[in-house]
Amino acid sequence: MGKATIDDVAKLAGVSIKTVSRVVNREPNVRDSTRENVEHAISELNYRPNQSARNLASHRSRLIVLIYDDPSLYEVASSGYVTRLQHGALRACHAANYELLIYPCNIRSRSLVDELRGLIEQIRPAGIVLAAPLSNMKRIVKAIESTGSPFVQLSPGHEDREHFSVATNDRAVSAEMTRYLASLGHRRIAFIKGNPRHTAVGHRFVGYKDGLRDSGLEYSDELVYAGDNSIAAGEEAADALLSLPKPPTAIFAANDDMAVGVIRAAARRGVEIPGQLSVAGCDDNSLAQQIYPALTTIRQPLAAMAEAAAASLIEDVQQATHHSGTEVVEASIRIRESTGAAPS
Amino acid sequence: MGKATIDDVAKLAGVSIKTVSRVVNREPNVRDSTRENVEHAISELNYRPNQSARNLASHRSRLIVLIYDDPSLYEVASSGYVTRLQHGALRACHAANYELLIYPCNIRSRSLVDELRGLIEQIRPAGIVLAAPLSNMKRIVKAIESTGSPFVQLSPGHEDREHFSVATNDRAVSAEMTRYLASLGHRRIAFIKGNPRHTAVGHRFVGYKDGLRDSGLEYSDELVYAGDNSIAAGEEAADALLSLPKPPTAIFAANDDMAVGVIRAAARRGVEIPGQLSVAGCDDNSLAQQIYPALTTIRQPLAAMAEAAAASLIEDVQQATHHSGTEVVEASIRIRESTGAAPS
DNA sequence: GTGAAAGCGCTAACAC
DNA sequence: GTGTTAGCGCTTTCAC
Repeated sequence: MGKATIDDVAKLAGVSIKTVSRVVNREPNVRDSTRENVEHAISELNYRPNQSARNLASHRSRLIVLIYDDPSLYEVASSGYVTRLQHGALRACHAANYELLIYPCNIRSRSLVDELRGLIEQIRPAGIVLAAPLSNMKRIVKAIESTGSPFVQLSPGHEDREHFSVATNDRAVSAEMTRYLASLGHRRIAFIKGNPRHTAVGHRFVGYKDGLRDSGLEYSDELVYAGDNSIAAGEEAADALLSLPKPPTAIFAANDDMAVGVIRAAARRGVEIPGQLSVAGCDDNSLAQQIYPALTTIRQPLAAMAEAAAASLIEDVQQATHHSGTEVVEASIRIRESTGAAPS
Repeated sequence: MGKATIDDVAKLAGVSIKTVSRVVNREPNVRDSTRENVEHAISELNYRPNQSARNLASHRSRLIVLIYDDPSLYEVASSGYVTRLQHGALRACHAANYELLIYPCNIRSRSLVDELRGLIEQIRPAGIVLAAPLSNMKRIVKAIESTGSPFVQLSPGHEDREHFSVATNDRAVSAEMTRYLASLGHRRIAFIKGNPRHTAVGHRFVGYKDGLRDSGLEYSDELVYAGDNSIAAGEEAADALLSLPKPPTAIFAANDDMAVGVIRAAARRGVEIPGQLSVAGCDDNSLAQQIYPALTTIRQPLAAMAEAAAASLIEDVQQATHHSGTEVVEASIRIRESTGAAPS
């Protein structure tokens, strides 16, 4: 029926409602026999605590809100970014019997701050997971902070000792990718930079330079092209780079969409991949695996990051603790078909 | 501060809390001057009604739950199906100041029925949107029905006069696609059937036959291949069909992933698209637009369907009405690069 | 049109 | 260990 209340359970078990509450919330100070008694009554009546009543009485809900910039406002197709965030957050939520509310929003909306504040004040979530690039917008972070709701910033792209954030080792793994390309014999490795709004993406460029240095290769501005993270930008960059007097033999793009653009441009020009050109991306989005040739890329641990974020939030609520600083979830390289030995 | 309560507003406006409640809930029987008065106090105090309190008192929440089979359990990459459902549902929710809770689940889980019942009884959502293929699983529908929460079935694949569902005109539009291929001069049009679990997908096969008939073409079992909706299945089917003594000049797949498989197999065999072979899909998923050549396909109005579903649910709550029967949202054909005139 | 009172089903604070 | 008593901030019912 789902209509049984805590009173019904208390009556059936012959205890007070407070004891039932203790059992339901796994609080200590209940004799084992009493606990069993109550648990029996609960399953007998098929009792489910009413979340609204709990929320009202405890001043918080069992809801985690995942806030992210709505990609469908820019992208024709889904890149899987959001899905993976959701998946990770859901894993943490369901493990703790919490639920996930999603809130895609328009980063460019003037009223976004008020909108988010309104949302949070009405819902009073147990915690908020704020995905990049929202997580590095000061006014957004400030607004959320002002509500008093616990929150985590995902890949904020900068150190923030005051708050809690979950990030990945972008720079280190980009260096690793660069070294991997160098180890294949490539000596002219180009880089396509991404949209500067995603601060974290900036680390990749730094990592690229680290990797060159580590491999004893010289950095050259000529081999760096700035894109805006789109497939079209990748095509444009590839056209420019491949038209160079001494074109690169490998192109490392700061995200997968641009790498896909490179592959497209190469196909159009009849440049063989990986025979004549190696291509590497970053993100491991859905396209990376589906395109031909499959893209060598850096696997962003998005799900793991979102899971860590949500889990920390829930832990803080339950243990009355407070996470702070930055938790790093490590990314890894996925070597697929788009990279190979440099042409001799 | 978000700490203002209805009492504070009432005090400031010099009215009773009931009047404030009336204004907030847009109930009638409030004098205009009083209403303005209250509204002023509300914005003065930046008052936001506490959802938990509302839910508790009114026995329902402002939450819509979107329940779907979790594709990440099968797919490596996201197809965009889920994103589009979410997008549509969110549009309806936010328009009415409702929020969306997502609940991907495992269709094969033995305990799914209990899991869903538990979820619903705890959350007491205003309504539930049940996506295919869950929407055509009797035990799931029965379980949800038993909770008493209003729900909508998305593309249940069968008539159900008793409940409310939102569907698309799969059969008619598949016939249209077939006629379109015939109009390009194709006379041997193959069809790749999909996974029978998605009942709605079965309609596409019927539509294909309709289309053949409409175009004066003869149906042949030889030109029909059964797949399981995966890219690999499409490749397999294409290999079989293109090895026929008299191969088809057009292949219509019951979903995009299989159509993509066909394109891949064709590329491998050096068969030109659309020069030597036309390929059409169904769904318009993200791959369809990104693959080269871009796929001619049927655009499933997933977002519009989910939006219609959520909007109806909310309308029912607010107007105390009850939708039933089937609402049809029309699909349409997207002609892109993968189809062209039949080879002469 | 407006208001007073009585809960909704829980948790929190404290008493026992 | 366990129970009692107050609320949490709203909506509902019904009186005026």
